[in-house]
Parts: sequence; structure tokens; C-alpha cells
Amino acid sequence: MILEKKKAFNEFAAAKGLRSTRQRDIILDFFLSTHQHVSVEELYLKIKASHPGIGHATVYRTLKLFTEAGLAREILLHDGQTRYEHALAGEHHDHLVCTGCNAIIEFEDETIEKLQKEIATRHGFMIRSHKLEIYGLCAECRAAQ
Amino acid sequence: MILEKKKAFNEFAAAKGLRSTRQRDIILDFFLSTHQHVSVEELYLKIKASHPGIGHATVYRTLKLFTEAGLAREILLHDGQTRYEHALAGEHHDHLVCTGCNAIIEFEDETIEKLQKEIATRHGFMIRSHKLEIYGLCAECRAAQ
DNA sequence: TATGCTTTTGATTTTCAATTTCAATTGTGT
DNA sequence: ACACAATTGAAATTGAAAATCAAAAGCATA
Ligand SMILES: [Mn+2]
Ligand SMILES: [Mn+2]
Ligand SMILES: [Zn+2]
Ligand SMILES: [Zn+2]
Repeated sequence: MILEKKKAFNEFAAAKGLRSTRQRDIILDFFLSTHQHVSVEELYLKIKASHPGIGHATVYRTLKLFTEAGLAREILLHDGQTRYEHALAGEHHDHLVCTGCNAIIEFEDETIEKLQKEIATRHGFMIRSHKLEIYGLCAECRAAQ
Repeated sequence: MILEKKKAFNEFAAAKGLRSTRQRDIILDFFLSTHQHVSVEELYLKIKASHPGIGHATVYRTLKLFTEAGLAREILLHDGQTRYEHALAGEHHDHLVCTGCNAIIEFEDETIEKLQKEIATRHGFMIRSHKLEIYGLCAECRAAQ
């Protein structure tokens, strides 16, 4: 799993003529070992603990590279922080976001996806991407009210 | 239409103990006479032309008030600028956003709304709001390719 | 292994939207 | 008119993200 992702990134880097650097290896290791939906700052701080030399800019740049390589997906929720999640080829999902505890629940709905395509067709629109986010309170936060 | 909105805001202001000010009247007039999905900066510049004294901060603050009052809805698309649209009581819609010409097409789909509720229920989640944005190219931008 | 060229890095600066600050101004009840 | 709280707006601040650029590192070649 992790090895496959590393291989995929190496192939992407080779195809693009990118150099292999210690920093990119470290950032990839940390990214692959995080939970989903990590923010750049969170990842940066985690890395900094054991690799104090690595800078903000490199983390920002490298996550963009991972996205380009298809390993990561950028998530922009309503809190002004860009987050990244692990992207799996051919996989797509949307998010339920708890405004109480910031938990994120993933879901997929084939019917919703299909209806979106129909709406786009009806308007002569060609879909490139979409985002569906449902904000509210998760079961625990509702109980804690 | 416009008079009703003004009345609605006055009632909200009265209930909240807000004072009636020249600035809020002006900003409301301009907001009500704009097209949909206006950014704060766009609205500020429009107002500034005839009312140079009005400041950024007041426009920001007042649009937040309109949102609280239910006259406006905040829209955060992928361009880093908060936009506001006219909110109509009981009305909801989502957006097709053209990345070519920045056109925004509105749509409603009862089935999608219903499916979202079902998904939320399945996860014990209480919905407070949601956003569905479909990004891509509108018919004209496709043709112009 | 050394050379030379190019990419990459990271401290720092810059950007930009949005918010905060706070002294001056304004609205409102008395 | 007065008192006092709310409001305003210029300016400063914030925070995320991008840009800058000299130094460091990677890599092809000798
Ligand atoms: Mn996810
Ligand atoms: Mn709209
Ligand atoms: Zn929660
Ligand atoms: Zn278009």
C-alpha cells in the first residue's frame, strides 16, 4: 500500500524529470502515515518535531506535487485551511463535516453522482470536478448537547 | 420585493436593538440592486463611486448582518473571495460554476436534497447546511475551445 | 571523484482577504 | 440639549498561501 504509493510517486517524478530529494521522501512518509484530511500546518508541525530543518514552503510545494501525481486530493472546507487526503485511483467520495468536533465522515452516493451528471447535461455544462459537503452535528456531538 | 427586504432588515435590526444608520441603508440599497453572487470588494467599489466615505470594514460587517438577518447568503467558491447572494425565505439552490468565464448557474434538485437527508440520517448526523458545487465549463466556453 | 549545470530548498518577504483596534462620530432615549 | 452606547472607518493586524532568491543539493558527464 505505502510502497505502491511511493513507487507511484517515483514514477511520476521520473516522468517529470524531478530530482529525488531527502525532503520529498520524508514528507511522503509522513503524509502516508497520517490520518485523512490533514492540514499543511498539521503535517508541517509533525515533520518539524523530528526534522526541524524542513520549511513551510517545501511542505506546501510537495503536497501540491503529490496532488499532481494523483496521491493526494486537496480539500477546502469552511475553515480557511487547505487539507489533503489520500487519493485512491478511481475512487471518489464526499464529506459530512461536524461543526462541533471537526470530525469528517466520508460517503459515496451513486445516485447523487448520476443526478449531477444529468443536471450538467441539461445545462450544456462539462463537469471537471465537484464538491458536496454536508455540515452539521455528528451523533456524538448531538448527544453531548 | 426590495421594499419587503428593507422591511425585513428593519425588523431584524429593531429586534436586535441595532441602530439605523445611513451606511447600512446605502449598503442595503446597493446590495439589493446588484446581480447575484457579488463579492465584498465588488460591492465596496460600486458603493465607493458615489459614497467615498464608506469603509471596507463597514461593508464586511454589514454583509454579515444581512446574512444573519436572512437577506443574504454567503457563498465560498474556489477563488478565495467570499461572495453574497440574495437569500429568499425557504428557497435553496446549488451552483454550477464555469471555470472558463466564472459564470454561475443555479439549480435545484429535490432528489439530491432528499438523498442528502437520508445519508445524514444513516450516520446519525444532523444537517445544518450543505454546499454542492459543480465545477467545469459552460456551453459557451466549451464551444469557444 | 571532481566539475558544471540545474533543480530544490528554506528563511524571508510579499500578497491578499478578512478581522480587529480604537478614537472620533453618530443615533437614540431622556 | 445631554448623556451614553453603538457605529464607523483609517489603520494595523492576522493568517494562509505564494513568491523571492541566495545557498545547498542532485545528477550527468568527464
Ligand atoms: Mn475524504
Ligand atoms: Mn446562487
Ligand atoms: Zn462531532
Ligand atoms: Zn463559461
